[in-house]
Amino acid sequence: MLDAMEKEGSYHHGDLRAALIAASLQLIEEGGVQALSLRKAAKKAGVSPGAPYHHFASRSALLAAIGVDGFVLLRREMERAREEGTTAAEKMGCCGRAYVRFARTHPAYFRVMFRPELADLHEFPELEAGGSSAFELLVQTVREGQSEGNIPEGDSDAYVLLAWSVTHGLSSLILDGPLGADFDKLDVREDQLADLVVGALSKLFQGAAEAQRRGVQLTEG
Amino acid sequence: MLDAMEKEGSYHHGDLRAALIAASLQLIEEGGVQALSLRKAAKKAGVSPGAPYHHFASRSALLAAIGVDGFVLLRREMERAREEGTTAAEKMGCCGRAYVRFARTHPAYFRVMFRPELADLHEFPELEAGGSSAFELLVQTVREGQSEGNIPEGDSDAYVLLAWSVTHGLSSLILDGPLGADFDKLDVREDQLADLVVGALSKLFQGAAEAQRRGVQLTEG
DNA sequence: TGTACATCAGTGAACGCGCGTTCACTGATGTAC
DNA sequence: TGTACATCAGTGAACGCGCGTTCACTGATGTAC
Repeated sequence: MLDAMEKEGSYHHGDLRAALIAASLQLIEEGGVQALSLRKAAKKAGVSPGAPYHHFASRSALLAAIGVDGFVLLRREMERAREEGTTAAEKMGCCGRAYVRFARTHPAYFRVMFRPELADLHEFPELEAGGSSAFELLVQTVREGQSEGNIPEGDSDAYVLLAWSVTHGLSSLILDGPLGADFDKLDVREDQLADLVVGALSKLFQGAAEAQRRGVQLTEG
Repeated sequence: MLDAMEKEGSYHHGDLRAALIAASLQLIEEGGVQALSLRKAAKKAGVSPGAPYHHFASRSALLAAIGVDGFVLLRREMERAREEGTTAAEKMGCCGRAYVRFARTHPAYFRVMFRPELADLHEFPELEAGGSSAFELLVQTVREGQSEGNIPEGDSDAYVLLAWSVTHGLSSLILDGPLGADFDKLDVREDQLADLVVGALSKLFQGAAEAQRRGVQLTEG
């Protein structure tokens, strides 16, 4: 993308698509999702207002593309983080930590990914596929853990949902929670916070297993 | 508010403030936060575009008011739910269930409450206070549990953050997660899902306590 | 290697629209005497 | 109880703005021969 940027002065941009996405992310980071407009992104990329339409059919299409990129990136970072764990339970912890880190490092991606009103999932199936793909990585890891024996038997979807909930909730509260100032105090200890979550996760699985033994079940059959 | 609505035909509205908030919530439920405009809300309340300015200084002020109302409502519902538990640990579970129920029942409130870019917290301190108030209810409950002995000793803020994370995360994923269709399958079992979370909470606290014993700590001192 | 031509990726002016907000106004309401 | 007046809460026209999107155009690039 740097190459593209260096081609300044030439009539053709080089990689306008990527430049538009980069500009959009920057705009979102500066002023929230509402601050993104095609015109501003075009201007930031040094291009006329009509140019983006050669790469994106509409504003929604641009946002959908950003969401897709985000899910790909998130999944890649979780995959990388997972390598650092040996047991599946540890791998889940690593994924959780990577997830929180992703949210902190890429707040613009994160926000677009979880604002479904920005791009209709039915209109952009790749977006839905991206989200499912991240989900599937976790499901797979939990199943591994169950066959290894270090994650209790039971509805693996439910475990994943719980693990995802706690990491997603923490990420969301840090980014968009109403405790702005209070969270700033915690920022210094972000890693500790993640460790705490990780430490809680294994017990959480046990708790879920017990609840399921008591008869709680999520899905039919 | 019904009284106010019935006063149709009269020059004065009766309770335009409340009517504008109700109209706004409806607009948000129908088309997301971005679908809310002062003009549309005014029209829906049957009033001219300038009228809202006798009740709200700006669009942001309207959104801030909605956020404040939402936090008051949430706190009230958690307080009510808490009565149903006997031990503090149970009360935490009840709060969690009430939280998820709130998100499902009042998605518009919920979204406004957690989109801080809509209204600057520094500009509207009541909004920040509302969020802190909900947080404080949980802190208080956890402390009760610690002196009762049914929640482990340790950093109570950390426990609250974990509990809040898991319930907030679940709520957010249900409302705005990328698994639209997949979650619809779970909807039928919403209460079960909440039970699962509740069942997991105490284990989650234990996990956190263990992590803290191993030296993980969130805040100084 | 040079030329003709199709295709690609830009330009920039223009469109209509809905928005937040302002303002001079007016009808309705409440209060003092 | 009646009247004068201040205040409140509406009206509706108007403002300027930034937006998404379209379109006829043109310069740059790639390809066939």
